[in-house]
Amino acid sequence: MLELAVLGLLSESPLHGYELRQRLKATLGAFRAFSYGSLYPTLRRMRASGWIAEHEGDAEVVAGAPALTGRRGKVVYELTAEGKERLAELLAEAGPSAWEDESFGVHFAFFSQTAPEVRVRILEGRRSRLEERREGARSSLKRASSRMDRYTLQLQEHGLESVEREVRWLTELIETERSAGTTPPHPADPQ
Amino acid sequence: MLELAVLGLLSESPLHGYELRQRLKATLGAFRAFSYGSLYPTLRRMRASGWIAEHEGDAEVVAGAPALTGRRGKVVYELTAEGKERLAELLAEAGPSAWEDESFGVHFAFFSQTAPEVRVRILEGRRSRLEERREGARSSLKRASSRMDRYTLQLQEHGLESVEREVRWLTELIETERSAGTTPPHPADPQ
DNA sequence: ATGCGATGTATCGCTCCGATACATCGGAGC
DNA sequence: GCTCCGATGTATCGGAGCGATACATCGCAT
Repeated sequence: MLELAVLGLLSESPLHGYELRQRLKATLGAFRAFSYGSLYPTLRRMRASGWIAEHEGDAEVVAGAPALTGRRGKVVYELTAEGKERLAELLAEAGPSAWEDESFGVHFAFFSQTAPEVRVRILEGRRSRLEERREGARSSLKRASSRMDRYTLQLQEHGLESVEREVRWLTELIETERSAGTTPPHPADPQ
Repeated sequence: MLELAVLGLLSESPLHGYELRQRLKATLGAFRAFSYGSLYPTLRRMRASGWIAEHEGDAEVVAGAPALTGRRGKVVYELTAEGKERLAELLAEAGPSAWEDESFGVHFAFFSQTAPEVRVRILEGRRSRLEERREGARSSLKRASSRMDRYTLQLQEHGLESVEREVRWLTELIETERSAGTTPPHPADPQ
């Protein structure tokens, strides 16, 4: 997952670790954080795989500053050609690995780089996944709500409403996606 | 986390692994799953710590069924005295470890076994946590929404609304909690 | 009888998190 | 000028939890 996120972000511009983390937080928001404890090892792994290259991006020593103090410069990462291929490959995936809880947000965040058919497939996959969960929650509530204590019940209901809300959201997105795909060569940017 | 969930469930009745997993799904619903890959190791660990004891619970031989075949019986776990103490200890915790994303649901699910003051502290802690996140999301939206593509924007907005929704939910719960407390000629305690 | 889905216990490799460590930089306040 | 502090910046370690997988039994439908 982190791999996709990193590839996606670096495809916009080269970044160093810290910036990457900031962008991750800003882009994925509430859905996923990704700590340095996974970021740095992932960058290392991706470098070893050849998806990214690092270059000493210290830059800005301005003029004469000798920098004799072995100050460590920022390590800036950028996509390699293989990395771009890898990104395309990951963005083309339209299976469960794209619509499960942990991964959906990341895939969605890079939808503008994703093929329209793939977008719809992922949105629909995500929706069915949530519909299953919704039905499970509903029948669980019907079956056992009398045996549940107040708090368990509250938790179940809140969870169910969250799922219902997300299903509605997805349905809207799918409709937008469909109508944008078929009708207009001229996107007057609805909404 | 799993440890608390297991202790909480076993405090209601002894269960074997498979049942435990079912109850976990039913109780925590959408919030948390917990796979066997963590359940069994956790049970082992808890057994080693002395919180739980396992007893050969083949049970259900109904009437005369001999069951001579060395069939492996279910392994039924039950709380020990130390386990009950441990549960009480965990339920009394009212710090960040109780209101972070991963843990809040589990703590909430066992609120009926939790002291009323602790319940309120946890709900409030959770709410401030989410309020921070909400402010972060809001300022991020204000600051950068023009630079975001359509999908990133959608994701941010959906995330923000989810957080706002959960804050409202928590506020209701806190109010209910306070008014149910019947003890409160003494609100005191700002923050 | 045969196979199939639910029940049941268990492990392995992996990703990711939280805590921690350490170093530099720019500015605020003394 | 000096010192502290929070933001920037890179990095590791231990542990929790997940998904896949394996294997065996049970009851039921075909």
